[in-house]
Amino acid sequence: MLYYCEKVVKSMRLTVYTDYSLRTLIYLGAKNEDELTTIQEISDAYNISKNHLMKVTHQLGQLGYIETIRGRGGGIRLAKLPKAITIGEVVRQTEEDFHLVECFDPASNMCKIAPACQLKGVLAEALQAYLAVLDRYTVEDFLGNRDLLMQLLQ
Amino acid sequence: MLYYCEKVVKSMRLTVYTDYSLRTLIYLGAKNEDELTTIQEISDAYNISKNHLMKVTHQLGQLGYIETIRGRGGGIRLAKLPKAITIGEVVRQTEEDFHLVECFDPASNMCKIAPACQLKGVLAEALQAYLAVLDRYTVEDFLGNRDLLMQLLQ
DNA sequence: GTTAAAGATGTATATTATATATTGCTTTTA
DNA sequence: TAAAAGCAATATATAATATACATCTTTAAC
Repeated sequence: MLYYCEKVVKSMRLTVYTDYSLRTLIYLGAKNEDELTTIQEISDAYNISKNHLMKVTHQLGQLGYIETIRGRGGGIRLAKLPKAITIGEVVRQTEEDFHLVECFDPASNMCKIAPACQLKGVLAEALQAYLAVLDRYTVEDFLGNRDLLMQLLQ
Repeated sequence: MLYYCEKVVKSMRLTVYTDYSLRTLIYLGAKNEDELTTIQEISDAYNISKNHLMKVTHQLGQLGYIETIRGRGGGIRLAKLPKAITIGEVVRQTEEDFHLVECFDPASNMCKIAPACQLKGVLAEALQAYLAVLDRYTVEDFLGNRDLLMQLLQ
């Protein structure tokens, strides 16, 4: 592990935002179809911030992954079958800005060798390989041990 | 692009630290073998912080990629042939903590479903695919247009 | 042997990104 | 009409990252 200024450098991470998005989809996938779940219930189950989760579910709704029903007795549920929700697609949409290094964004690039540098292309190729793996899985693939999942979430 | 609290979420990025490490290796690779280069020269060429670059070169020295010669008339140069320096290896060493999500680190994991969740394995698989691509390239692969590179760095 | 150039090292600060909290909405149904 | 639920914007806190600063040590030229 690289220690830098006595602090640990952590990189290539997904945001907690994406993490929560995936967790929410798994939670809803483990529930019976059509059954409504409140944001409160999910935040209690995972013991995470309800306010933050609210932003996450709102976006999942906008993206069409879940259906959100407002008002008393409302809640959320999957808007698609678990097998129709690809992990790669979710990750691409919840964190779309994959600017691995400075030169990925022409607007902010300051690196002089950018016109001649082939590093960008190689990193882009690596990123595609990463996402290609995630494209091979759907939410359904994570529901194999559904009973254990629900038990852990009590 | 996901706007979150009116700020852009940027993820999966390499640190500037790794970026500078790769740029330094490319710079040194483009130079004639044995020729010494000062940190000042590289920081001038790329127009980046000399102090930061100093930490970068120090670590590259520790890892055996470059030779650092202190004192007047000193400088740095590659300690290996460009074709012997694999990009994947450099990236792994300059940012070793690939904790893509919380549960990658058992010490800090708080997610209840971790024992049953298969997401971790899938993300790890995707990360391997990413690094595997970088393992296919060496510094030499980036020196094809060496003349243009050196010209851009004037 | 002194001086200047060069890297080494530790610490402090600034900046940015990210996560969470707060507040006050709107919608809906009991 | 009140309470439950999601919506939305903003503010704050935390953490990670980048950079700056200060003081070393090493080495070669003079």
